[in-house]
Amino acid sequence: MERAPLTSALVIADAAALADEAGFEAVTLSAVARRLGVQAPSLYSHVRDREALLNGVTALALAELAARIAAAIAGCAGRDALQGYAAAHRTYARESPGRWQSLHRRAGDTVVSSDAARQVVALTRAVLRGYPVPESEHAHATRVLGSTINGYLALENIGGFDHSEPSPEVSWHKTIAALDALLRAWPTDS
Amino acid sequence: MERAPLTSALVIADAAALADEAGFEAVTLSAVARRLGVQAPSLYSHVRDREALLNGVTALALAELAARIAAAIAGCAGRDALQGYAAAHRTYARESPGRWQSLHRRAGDTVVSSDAARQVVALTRAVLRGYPVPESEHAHATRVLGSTINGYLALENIGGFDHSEPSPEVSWHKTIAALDALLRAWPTDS
DNA sequence: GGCGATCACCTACGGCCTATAGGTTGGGCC
DNA sequence: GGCCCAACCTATAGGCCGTAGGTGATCGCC
Repeated sequence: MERAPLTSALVIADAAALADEAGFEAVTLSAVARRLGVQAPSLYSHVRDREALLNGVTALALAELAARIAAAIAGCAGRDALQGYAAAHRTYARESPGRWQSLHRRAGDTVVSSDAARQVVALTRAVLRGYPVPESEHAHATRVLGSTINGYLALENIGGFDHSEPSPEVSWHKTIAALDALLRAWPTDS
Repeated sequence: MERAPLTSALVIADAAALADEAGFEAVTLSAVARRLGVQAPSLYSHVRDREALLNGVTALALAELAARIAAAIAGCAGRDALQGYAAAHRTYARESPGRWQSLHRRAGDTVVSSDAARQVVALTRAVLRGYPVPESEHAHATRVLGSTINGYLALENIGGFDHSEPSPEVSWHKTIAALDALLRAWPTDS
C-alpha cells in the first residue's frame, strides 16, 4: 500500500485528533504510532521527544483558537465583540476538548513567544478597544478577561458545575454580561 | 530502626509533599515509595491504586484550602472578606503549588461531594453576603468568583504572565478590585 | 509458654511507556 | 549500475503500574 510518508505536521495533527478523542493525557508516542500504523520509535524521526509532540499540539491549538477568535469578532465591537470572543473560546473548548486542554500547561518557549500567542493577545486588545478602558489598563483588563473566561471553561470542564443547581449555560451568559458591565465601568481609580 | 507503620493518611501526606516539591504530575507510586523507604507494591495495602492516591491528595488540598479561607475571612465582610478570600487562594497556590495543582482535575465523586467541597461553596456564599447580590444570583456569582480567581492563578502558574509587562502583582490587585466593583453593582437585569 | 493467625512488608512478574542504537530497504541521482 | 539517504524497522534498556504469592514478627488466646 502506498502511504504518503509521515511528516512532523502529520504526526502532530494525529496527536491532536487523539487528544480530542481520548483526552490530552492519553497522547502518547505509542498511541499515536498505533493510530498511524507505525512502530513507536519511527516517530522519533519526526518529533524530538514526547514533550516536543505535546508542544506541537499546543502550538496547533493556539493557532486554531486565534483563527476562530479572529473570525468571531471580525466587524464587531463592544458587547458583540466580547460575546464573539468568549463564544469562540467556549465552542473551541467544546469541539476540541483535547486541544483545548493542551493550552493549559506550561508550554515551551517556542510556543509562548509564537505568532499565535501574540495574535491572541492582539485580538483581546481589539475587544477592549470597544470599551472605555484606557490604553494603560489594557494589560490588566486582558488578564481579567482571560482569567475569567478560561477559568470558567476549566471549571466547567472538570465538572465543577455538575453538582450544583442552575445550568452552566445560564451562568455563562451571566458571566459574559458581568464582564461586559465590568469593562463598561472599568474602575480606573487605583 | 523502629518505624511507625504506614497508614493511608501518611502515604497521602507524603504524596502531597512530593507534589509540592516536584509537581503534581511527579506523584507516582514508585516515587512515594522511594521517599518512604519502602518498595512500591507495599503501598497497595494503603491505597487502592494511583488514582486513589491522587484523589487523596486532592481531598487533602481541598480541606486545607477550606480551612485557610475560613481563617482568612473570619470576622470580615464586604471588600475585606473578598480580599481575604482571594488572598487565601493565592497564598495556598504559592505555598503549596503541587496540592493546588491537584485541585485542577476531574476528581472522584468522594472528593466532589465531600464536606470540604461543600464548605468552600459555603464560604464563598459568605463572602457574597457582604454584597448586594440577591440570594437567587448567588450560584452565578459564586461561579464568576471561582472562575476569575482560579483562572488568574492558573494563568499565573503556567507562566502566562511571564512575558508581558506589568507585574502580576499589580494585575492581581486590579482583578480583585474589579471583582469588588462587579459584586457591588451586580447586574441584576437579565 | 507455645501456637496459629494476621499484618505489613517483601520478591517476582507481566504489560505498557519512553528513548537510544543500529539494521534494512527502496527511490533518486550521478 | 552503483551509491546515498530517507524512512522505516527490530532489539533493547529502564521506568512505571498493578497482581500474585511468599516471609517474618507480633499479638491474641489457650
